Amino acid sequence: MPQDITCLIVDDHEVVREGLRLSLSRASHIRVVGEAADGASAVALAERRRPNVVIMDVRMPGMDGLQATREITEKVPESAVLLFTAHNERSLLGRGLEAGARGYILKEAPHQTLLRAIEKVAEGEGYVDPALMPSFLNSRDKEDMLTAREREILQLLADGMSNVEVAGKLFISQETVKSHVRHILAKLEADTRTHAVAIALRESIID
Amino acid sequence: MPQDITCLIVDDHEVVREGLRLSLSRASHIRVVGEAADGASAVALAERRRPNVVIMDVRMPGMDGLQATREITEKVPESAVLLFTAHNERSLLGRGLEAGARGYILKEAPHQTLLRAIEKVAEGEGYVDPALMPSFLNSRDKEDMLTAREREILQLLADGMSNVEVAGKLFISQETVKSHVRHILAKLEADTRTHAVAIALRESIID
DNA sequence: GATCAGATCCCCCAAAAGGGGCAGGGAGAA
DNA sequence: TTCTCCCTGCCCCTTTTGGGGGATCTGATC
Repeated sequence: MPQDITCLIVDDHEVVREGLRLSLSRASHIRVVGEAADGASAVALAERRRPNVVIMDVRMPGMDGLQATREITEKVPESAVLLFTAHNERSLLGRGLEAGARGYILKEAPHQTLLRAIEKVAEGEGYVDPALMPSFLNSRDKEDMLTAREREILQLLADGMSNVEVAGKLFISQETVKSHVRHILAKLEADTRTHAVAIALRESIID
Repeated sequence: MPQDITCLIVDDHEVVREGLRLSLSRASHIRVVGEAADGASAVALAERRRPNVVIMDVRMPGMDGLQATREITEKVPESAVLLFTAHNERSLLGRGLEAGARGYILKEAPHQTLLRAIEKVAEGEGYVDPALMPSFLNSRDKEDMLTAREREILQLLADGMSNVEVAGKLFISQETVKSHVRHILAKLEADTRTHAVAIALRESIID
């Protein structure tokens, strides 16, 4: 190994940043070069420090981890983003990889696993937590089958809108909305729109 | 201070436990006497070690933090439970205190605040994160207005059941279900059952 | 240029949901 | 006891939803 792997830590929870710093301090070839508590400062810091790896929480107030990932992979292509998230958000994996993340690891992972993931993505390889593999295709089946328009409509349903209201908001006909809703129900294997919204919220397809 | 405050750490995320351990190691009068990654082992450990304070995450696989809190306050009354959770779960505050927790602090709190909270609850006082105070009455208004029966029905709606299905499941008439649903909508200020379920999921009234 | 997916719109129809009012019975509090 | 809250049930009615069949148009992909 010619030189240290430089890391940027991004998480809105103080305690998680502390835990990461401690875990990483045990690995002599990894150096933490910065910390951020939200997406916007993460992007700014990444541009200045240009770390090898950005360890990024997905859920954050303000700019979320996915948007920050998009901006970092665009502005600082040499930085590899490793998404670091809780296990109930596994369906974010698909969108995370689309956003340009090179790895995805769960917060419950032991720290040896975390170190291996950091090394992998620093070397330019991908890393996905093995625990996610079984549910991967499952939730991808669910989420990716939804088109952008369908997700948009599902989001409005979650705000309590009727088909007519959605139609008004999106400047389309009520019949079109019904069409979309029917497709959403079929794809999510939901019985009713209420069920579909519950599934989507639980899988973090919408929020 | 006559002697150290003994602490038990309960969180399913390795990295959070590490961060807590690090934070607490900086305070000379606090000693960590155990760690658990789920509710069941937390209860078992609390019974054996009888710590002054149990720092407890709310969301955990298996037995959750609220149930673990109930069991610990019953079996080990000398241990004070300090709930330690992420900010999107603030509506759990009400149920947490009902479960017997003596304190509630957010994961994003700086560690000085955490230390103060630990000292407070160890002395037998209560502690609630100041950041929660504004939204406290708000979300309690929402959640507590729902009766147990209404929450039960709301939960079934989230699983996609129709009024008829709910009626069958609960051995009551469909008209009764409609009555309950009407009350739920009014109390949550929701336009549709879908909206109500979305609100309830976001506020962790159901899951 | 043919094919395909996505978005848009239309028809029909049965079922479900929502809104209103009303009322008895039981449990617990004032 | 009286009073109130909750659960239960029923009536009326309108609106919404869900399921089925279509159709056209666009843009991308091959």
